[in-house]
Amino acid sequence: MTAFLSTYVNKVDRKKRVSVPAPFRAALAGSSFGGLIVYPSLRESAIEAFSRDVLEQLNNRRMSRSLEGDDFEQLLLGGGDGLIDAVMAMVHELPFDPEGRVVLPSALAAHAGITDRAAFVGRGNRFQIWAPEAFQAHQDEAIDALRRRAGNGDGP
Amino acid sequence: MTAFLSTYVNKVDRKKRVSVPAPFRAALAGSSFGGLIVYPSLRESAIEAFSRDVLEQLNNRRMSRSLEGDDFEQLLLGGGDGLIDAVMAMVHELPFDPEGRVVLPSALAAHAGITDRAAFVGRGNRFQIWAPEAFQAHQDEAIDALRRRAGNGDGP
DNA sequence: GCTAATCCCATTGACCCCCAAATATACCCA
DNA sequence: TGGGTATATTTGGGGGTCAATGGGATTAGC
Repeated sequence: MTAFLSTYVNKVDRKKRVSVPAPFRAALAGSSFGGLIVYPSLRESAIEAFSRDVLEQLNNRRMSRSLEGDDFEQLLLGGGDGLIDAVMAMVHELPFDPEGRVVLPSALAAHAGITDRAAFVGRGNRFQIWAPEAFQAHQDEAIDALRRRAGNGDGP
Repeated sequence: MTAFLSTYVNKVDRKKRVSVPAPFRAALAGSSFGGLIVYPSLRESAIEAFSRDVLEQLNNRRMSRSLEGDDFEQLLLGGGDGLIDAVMAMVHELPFDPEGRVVLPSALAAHAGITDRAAFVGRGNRFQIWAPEAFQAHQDEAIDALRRRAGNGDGP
């Protein structure tokens, strides 16, 4: 199911609030929690975002993976999945205010270089939040790479 | 259900008191006991924490395991699960004060290297308490490992 | 009677809600 | 097709509420 499409740029006010684009909110509406789950991208200057349901699936994956082992042993001794533990520690839950805005934690805003405007970038089953200029540069470069890879034809 | 998310850093006052983050308190609220169960992590310089209910489950599980294994002797003679026995012996019950704070036993604080600030680290089912600097180092290393593991795929 | 733990209260600051204006989008009718 | 209106979305700000913190008072334990 392709939920998050296209790119929207919204303003960040002096309280660090920013409106989540209405189409994205609609896509999140089915989720149990009225808000987003976010964490800093590990390889880009951006914030990764998805629904609470996806996080639950991640947690379930850990559970099922430890089936043959022992849930409690893992609970007590640790030594579980490094990825999942690391993600749980660095995610933030951003609830919507009545107007459909979220507050960007300053550490995440800094990571993405976001100050007064934020670009919401659809990635299908998830989306990202960028500083508009950084995203523009990243996108230009990505398109260039695609063109080169496509050879000398005139691109997709 | 994924209850413990994100990382919060709170101050430890001169009476060794520290506020448990409100979202974590909310997650513990259903429990029969108004407080936490903690014990020193066996593999890290951190304190492991979870609700009283989880402890009950541990006990029940140990019980049922002994019974179904026909090892009634084990239950009675105590030759059973070394891990659970060990944990039962070293856990502490930390009750909340009216403001939602707990007092860190000095042995545990020492184990984790906690002095004036404590990082509460969500791990999904449970959480940990670290010295902020130690956690930062640990998390950085974990993220590095993830980046290497991800290699050059285009994951998050 | 002294020490230590727990409770009670006050202060600070962050967060969240409500209201209101401005802007953009969709709709309708001539 | 065009103008104009109605609706939804985005944006701004004030104020109340709750969480975190610090200090003093009271109780329990030794």
